Amino acid sequence: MAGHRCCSKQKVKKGLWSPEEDEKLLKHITTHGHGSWSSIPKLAGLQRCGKSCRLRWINYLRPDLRRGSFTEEEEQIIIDVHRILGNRWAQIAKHLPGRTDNEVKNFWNSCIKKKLLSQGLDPTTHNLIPCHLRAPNSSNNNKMACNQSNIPVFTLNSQMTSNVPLENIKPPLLPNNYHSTLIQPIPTSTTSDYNYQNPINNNIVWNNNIANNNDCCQNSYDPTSTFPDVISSIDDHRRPISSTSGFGLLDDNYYSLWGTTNNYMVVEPTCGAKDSLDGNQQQQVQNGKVCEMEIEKMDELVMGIEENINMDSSFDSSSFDLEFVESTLMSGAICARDDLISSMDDFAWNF
DNA sequence: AAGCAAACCAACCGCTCATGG
DNA sequence: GCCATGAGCGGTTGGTTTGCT
Repeated sequence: MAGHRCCSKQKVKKGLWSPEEDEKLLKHITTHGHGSWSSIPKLAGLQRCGKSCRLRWINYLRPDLRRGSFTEEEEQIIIDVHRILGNRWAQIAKHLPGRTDNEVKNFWNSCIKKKLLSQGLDPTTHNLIPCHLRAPNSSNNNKMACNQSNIPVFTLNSQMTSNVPLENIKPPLLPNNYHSTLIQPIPTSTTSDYNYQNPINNNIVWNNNIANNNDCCQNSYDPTSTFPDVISSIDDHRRPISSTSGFGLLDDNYYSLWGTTNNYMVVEPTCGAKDSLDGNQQQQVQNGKVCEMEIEKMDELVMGIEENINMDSSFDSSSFDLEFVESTLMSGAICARDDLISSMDDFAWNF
């Protein structure tokens, strides 16, 4: 490379910035604003490329930058937003005031990525990694993780693990087209037989084998439909939750199960399931009502899911580690407190 | 203390997109 | 419509720091 267009005519310095250079740039921008970046080096008396000046300002000199290591809260936000937006670091960084895209990216690559991998989660899809594809030294040997390969899962984020007033819990933030990932094709005999659409990067949208052989899947796929606003209107029907950790799974009837560790769990049909509901149930969905089920039925449901997702024969149901699933494995849908979610309200709609 | 590898992070590179002539 | 330019973004590189043997 001969250099950037903006600085190809002049000799530019590369590498780390000296304190003197920082001072010059800071002083110039503070006084005059940055204006045209390409003219900055000359005006500020720097032997740097305009692009380099811009980067230095954005990533280091900006006065509103937040210093120090990422908090757990920030980490969770990154994970949650990344699940929806993918590697859109700039978009993700917008939800973390004072953090730069570069910083978020570095943090992701050096820390979060490894953490997810160690939990048996694919950092790209946030789905559980099939056993046979995992690194042999993976620290996670949880059987649930091994056997639920590629099942999209939901989680309540870390803020939910503390006692949060129910009224402050917001529904998962799902973009209009996000339902496509909620349409979980029924796994067939081999893992490779099912795929689903990632609405963000438009990777594999459909698995023909499943689409051709499963009317339910086929019928449930409606790109024009929107995710039913069910969760946001269940307050009247959900008991207060003293311990708000929870989990969700998609079974093959496209039900999203929202569980709590208290006395109740919520079962809500996703859009894909609507067609299979009877009139009364559809009306309930339409009205934003949900079914409440006693927690005793959770085992039955979980076992049903196990069967439906063709669990490995070695799976021992007694080893279903709900606590582990709740606290560690689930990634995905986002719930958050009002005071933490404000800046995220629109993130899912902006891609 | 020395050597090495891993982790971290600032900066660079190349690309896309928007804008204006 | 075409081209030049600038801004912004994501991927990658390479220097520095840290931890381990």
